Amino acid sequence: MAGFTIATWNVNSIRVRLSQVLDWLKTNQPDILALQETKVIDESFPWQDFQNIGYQAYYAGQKTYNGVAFLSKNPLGKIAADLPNLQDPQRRILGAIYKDIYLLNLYVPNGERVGSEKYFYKLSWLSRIKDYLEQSLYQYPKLIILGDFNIAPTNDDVYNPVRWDEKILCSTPEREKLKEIIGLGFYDSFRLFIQEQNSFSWWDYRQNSFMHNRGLRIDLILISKALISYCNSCRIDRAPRSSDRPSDHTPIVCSFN
DNA sequence: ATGGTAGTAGCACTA
Repeated sequence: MAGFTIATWNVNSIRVRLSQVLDWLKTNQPDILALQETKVIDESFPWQDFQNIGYQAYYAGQKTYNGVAFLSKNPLGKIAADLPNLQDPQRRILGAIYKDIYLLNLYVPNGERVGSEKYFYKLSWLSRIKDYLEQSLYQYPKLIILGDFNIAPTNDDVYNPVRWDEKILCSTPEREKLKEIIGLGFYDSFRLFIQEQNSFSWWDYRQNSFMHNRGLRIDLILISKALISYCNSCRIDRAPRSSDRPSDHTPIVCSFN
């Protein structure tokens, strides 16, 4: 298997962040970048701008909210914007095949607040994803799930665990759902390598959170066991979060032999 | 405990 690099980035509007994403691709040259929160209908996705710099675009969007995409140097196969057992009108999922690897780009529901209607939607959404993955692993033992999970896996992924205790993004039921998914046979690629303490992928726009590094690690690249021996690095690139008009998330980059 | 910022849309909603 020839080496490749894959990344994920919640851009919070592809229209606002277009030049930043183009610059980042030109500098970093990943083979594949998964985007979340593109916030455009498919007719408005700026695919031509990506094609101009050597990336094919695959996307599933809607008006105002959600929206996911893959940008890839090489053509991807078998694009799917929904799951057989989900049928969700919200555009939060994009599946694709790259080589012999199944890629699943996820924008997990935020959940708003523990106990809210959106919270229960988040939990049941995650259950359906888990059921689907359980089936898919037989067909595709090489599987990568990446995206905005809207869950900080452990307190090591939270700047202030006391303040976030049982709050949205950190509550026990959400973390249990994530654990169930990981328990199917996945690994949090970021934790396969030694990392600095207080490494985060999202910082709230308010209260100068980024300046104070008051963040959470909620963007993940999960890889199946069959890919472990190929994975040689995973890092968070904080640079885009320092740009003018940044997304509130920053990219995660994972490399394979 | 509350509200703070940003994007979309052009108000209130979502995050």
